[in-house]
Amino acid sequence: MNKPKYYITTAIAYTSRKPHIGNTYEVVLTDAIARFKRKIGCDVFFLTGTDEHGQKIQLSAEAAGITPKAYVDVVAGEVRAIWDLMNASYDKFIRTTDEAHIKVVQKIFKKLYDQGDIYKGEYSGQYCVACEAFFTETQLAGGKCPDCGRDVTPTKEEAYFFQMSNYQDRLMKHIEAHPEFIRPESRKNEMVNNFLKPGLQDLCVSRTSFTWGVPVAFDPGHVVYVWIDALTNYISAIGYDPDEPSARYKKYWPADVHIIGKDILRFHTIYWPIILMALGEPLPEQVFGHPWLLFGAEKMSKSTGNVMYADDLAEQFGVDAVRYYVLSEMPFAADGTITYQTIIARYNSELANTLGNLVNRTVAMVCKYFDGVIPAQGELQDVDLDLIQTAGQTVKTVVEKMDELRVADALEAIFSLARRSNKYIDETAPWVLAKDEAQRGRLGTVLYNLLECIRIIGACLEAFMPETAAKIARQTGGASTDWDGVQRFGALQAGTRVGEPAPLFARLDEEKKLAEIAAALDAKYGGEAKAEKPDANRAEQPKAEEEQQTLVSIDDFAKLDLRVANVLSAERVAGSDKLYKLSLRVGGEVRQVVSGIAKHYAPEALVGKNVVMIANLKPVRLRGIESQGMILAAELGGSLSLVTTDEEIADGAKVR
RNA sequence: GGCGGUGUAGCUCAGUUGGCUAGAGCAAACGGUUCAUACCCGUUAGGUCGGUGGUUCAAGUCCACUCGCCGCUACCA
Repeated sequence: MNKPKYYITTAIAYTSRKPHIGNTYEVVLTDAIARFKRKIGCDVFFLTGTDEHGQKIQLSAEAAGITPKAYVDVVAGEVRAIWDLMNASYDKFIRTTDEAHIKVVQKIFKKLYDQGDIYKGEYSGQYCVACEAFFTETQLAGGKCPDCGRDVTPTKEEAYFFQMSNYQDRLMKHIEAHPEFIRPESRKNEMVNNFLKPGLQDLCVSRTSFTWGVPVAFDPGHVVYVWIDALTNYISAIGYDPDEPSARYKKYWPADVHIIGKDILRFHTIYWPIILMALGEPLPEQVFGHPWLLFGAEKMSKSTGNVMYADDLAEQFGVDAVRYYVLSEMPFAADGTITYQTIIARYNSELANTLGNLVNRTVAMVCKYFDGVIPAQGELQDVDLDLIQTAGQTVKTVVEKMDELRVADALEAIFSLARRSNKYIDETAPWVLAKDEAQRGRLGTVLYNLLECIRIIGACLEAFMPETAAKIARQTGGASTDWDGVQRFGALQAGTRVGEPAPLFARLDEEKKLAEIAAALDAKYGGEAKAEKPDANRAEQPKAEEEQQTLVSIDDFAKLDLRVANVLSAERVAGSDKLYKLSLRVGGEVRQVVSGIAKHYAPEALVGKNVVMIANLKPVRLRGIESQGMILAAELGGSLSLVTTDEEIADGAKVR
């Protein structure tokens, strides 16, 4: 009666565009865990939803000529439709535009401000609109946003800050005392070494540069920035309130696990716990940063045109096959890959051959030899006991693996039992037994054991492939799949009838299927989505592709203004062991360039040298000193040599 | 540059606190079988366990150095 509670969440999906299969993976993964925990008797609450505020959305909406709310309504609808299509069994779908959520965010913000964790200050830096992030000069990549490569604009605004450093020591102690808090382990190290040890910066938690967000209640010009808005969904969704938290909140919080992408681990393992500490609430038991699903060798991204969508895949392969693929393909800590070819290969060998055929041949034999009536189990032989023991062990392994969130390993254990069962058929050769009336009892025992294995496989599979599990249950005669019965070999009732045998997964012809997919995608997306078509060359000849990508036209090269420059002076930059501040004469002009060659050249060796510089590189500040270009040097294995001119030539000369 | 991870059969990966002839799945070859979705079962991998040098009776498994990838981060032009 007293079920242990289990609260599990996904990250909320950002509603700037329809989620691709990589985003969808997270929901499927979380769903599998949630379903499994329910199956074994936990009182599960599974939360997912959408993150709907921010400047990017505001701009997208403006571009589309609609209000931000209208915009996010559409995308949130798409998100939810895909989650539903994939059979995500969430208990609640929260949207950060929900009234209740907004109220809680405002209350939290006020509370943190009143108690002094948040103070008002000023933020200045280079701002990237697309990424909604500020960068320091030194973080920029070639003067552009280091994340997306777009232009940034210098921006200064009044803002509220959260004093993170106040909680740093407490968080550090918590992480040390709870080794399971951050998973996988290597991620924990990254967080501790890169952020906690060096010391936390105060976090900017409001914006004035856009309006699409939760207004700060006591300072309406400000909008609550993503951290406090989005992260608090985990508690607002279940009824947190600083004054009077709901019964549901008291029951479920703290979360047992937050399932998130590895890219947002920092927010969930540093900022979020600190926010909770400031609120005086307990921290989540665990944060799991799952790896990414890559398209071939590449990160999936709309801009590179290699996106796959869950609905398109489901249309081609069926929902369960897609669920199976992403769940089984993702190792615990390393990125997984997806291509049409690999899906087809796994589909055929595992779903159609190993699993589907096992069910089909077994049920067919029961029909053929026993008129569809499940025979009774008789005396057991060694082969039987070995099989039964494997089945029992499989169930235990699945539970253990799921406890560790090793979903792919759990699935592998189940399929391993399916393979063992196929082997059992070979060992017992029912078609031989069937020819001998004296062996009828033995034949019945063999088929009974097989049906039991299939029942157990089906029940274990329920969390991963719910539709397939239901089909298996139907074909094995609607046998109960409750967890008690799963743990007991022999729970199946003899004398009842099996269902009609029907293949669970039809085998696919790779060539034909690829052509079908290409046609379907072409019909749906037309010419604009050429790159989304399955392309064997793409996955199998990455080299050729790389070479193509690195080829530039003469026009690209012409964009660079390369000049001969003469070094007038070189001095070390204070506080840096590798930077020089150089003065260069370029024609009639003197340029200041900061260059990281101090370990390779003495200052006096540089003066008077001709070097080659990029004269039209966007200036940046390095170590607080403006650098108006860069000089070229060849580098290999730690040694470095400046590019210079073969014969004397006046500085300012163009290099091409 | 710092920190962390990783490098094992053609491919994807397992390999506990060091100890049998280093394993699994897929692919391939050969053989068997026919209940079944041309499916299933068996046999077959002469793998320098990235490299070098150590510790040890014994090392993918520990230590040092080294090379290649990947991640996070930075004073990387």
